[in-house]
Amino acid sequence: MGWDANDVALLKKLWADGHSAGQIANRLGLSRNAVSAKLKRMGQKRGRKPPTANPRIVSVPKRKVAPLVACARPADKVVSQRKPTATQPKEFTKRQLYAMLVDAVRNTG
DNA sequence: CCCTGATTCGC
DNA sequence: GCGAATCAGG
Repeated sequence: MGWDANDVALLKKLWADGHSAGQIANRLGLSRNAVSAKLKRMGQKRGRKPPTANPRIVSVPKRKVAPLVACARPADKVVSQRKPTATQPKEFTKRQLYAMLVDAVRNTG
């Protein structure tokens, strides 16, 4: 899972657009946790609540671990999720990026 | 009960 | 740095 420039751009776009982390996460195919964590990492946030300095003593009592082995998962085909059109230059201008962004937002149905 | 974002923790 | 788990509020 690598956050490409367009992923981050779309994330920021939708976020700035007023979309919820869950909506963006759903669109990107991630969990809202990933989106929230990413946003936090970026330094962008909608300050929902101040750092109440939670003691957070949770020491993961039982996080349950998977036996990993004996559970082989066949690799499914991974079609192009994003970047359906490779006819574009290797670099996007702000205009092009914004265009694809707004297009994605408009087709958010 | 559903949702939201924020933070911490393991990898 | 990434994602899941978890907490905290509405």
